[in-house]
Amino acid sequence: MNPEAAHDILTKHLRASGNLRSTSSRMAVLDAVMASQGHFDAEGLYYRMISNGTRISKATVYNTLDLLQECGLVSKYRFAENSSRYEKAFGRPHHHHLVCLQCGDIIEFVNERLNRIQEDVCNEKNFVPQSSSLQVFGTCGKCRKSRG
Amino acid sequence: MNPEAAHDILTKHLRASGNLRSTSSRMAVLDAVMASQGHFDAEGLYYRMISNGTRISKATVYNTLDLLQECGLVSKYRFAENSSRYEKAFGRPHHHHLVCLQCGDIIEFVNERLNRIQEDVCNEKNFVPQSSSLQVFGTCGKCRKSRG
DNA sequence: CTCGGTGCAAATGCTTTGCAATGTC
DNA sequence: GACATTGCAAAGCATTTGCACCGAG
Repeated sequence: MNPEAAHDILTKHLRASGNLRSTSSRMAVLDAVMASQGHFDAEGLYYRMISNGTRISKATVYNTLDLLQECGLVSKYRFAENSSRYEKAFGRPHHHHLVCLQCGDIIEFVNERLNRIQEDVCNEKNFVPQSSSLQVFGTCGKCRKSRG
Repeated sequence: MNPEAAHDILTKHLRASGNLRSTSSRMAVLDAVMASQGHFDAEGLYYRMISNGTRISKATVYNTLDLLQECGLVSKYRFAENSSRYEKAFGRPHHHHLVCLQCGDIIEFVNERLNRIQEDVCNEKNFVPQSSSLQVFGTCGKCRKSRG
């Protein structure tokens, strides 16, 4: 997805949410997210922006990340740690995570059967899903090799 | 599971973890957990213990909950909120959660197919699982009725 | 010109820590 | 008696909030 398309999505979401304004700070956060690779946390994104010369505050970063989540431009996860982790989500397929407890590595996977089962369970329980997150905690192959 | 069996599991885990001691505080936390229903947080457990006349500190509650998780007597979750949530886990089948974003209700479900898929994915990725948690966020039937 | 947004620093809320007193082994 | 554990209060950390100035519409 190109930057302009993302800007468009955010702007539309802001307008749709009442009287929210399309500011340069918000667009700067969005651009930083688009330039990111893999998972990141709010603090990391903040420092990356600062060191690139962008003038921004943590409060605005947190606030904007929530807005981006609302309109589906980022996903927000809570793994084992205290801090929330984010990743860009420009229409990527719905995926889940294997989290290595030794090295902290996160392996993503997609599984259609899994998604279908989820739908079945929701139907059965009369539940309308909005988002979901499967996290499997354990040890990755690399760590098993290096530690026996 | 009766209280003594649980005490046994904890004591064995303490011994197995080095030089950890089987203290009355730790057993008191375990008893409070066993008397609990559904999900709870550390603070809630602490206040329940205090109001039952148990003399205990928050630090000990947090510390002991971690020990109980290590030996599988409780499960620890992180849903959308800031605080960790726990539930007793005395050999209950592995289950997952539908979390209602309106009323906060948590609906549990068990699905064997889902567990099998999880195993397949781990094999494929050369990953050894230790625990897992699937959370589906959305709206429950009750809330949909009451709000249209 | 009118609000909503921003930056800053202080506040919040969950969790952990440091330390002297206490309890286990 | 040695040393892990406890309670307490203070510290830590991620996140939120209050408020005066700033800027988008």
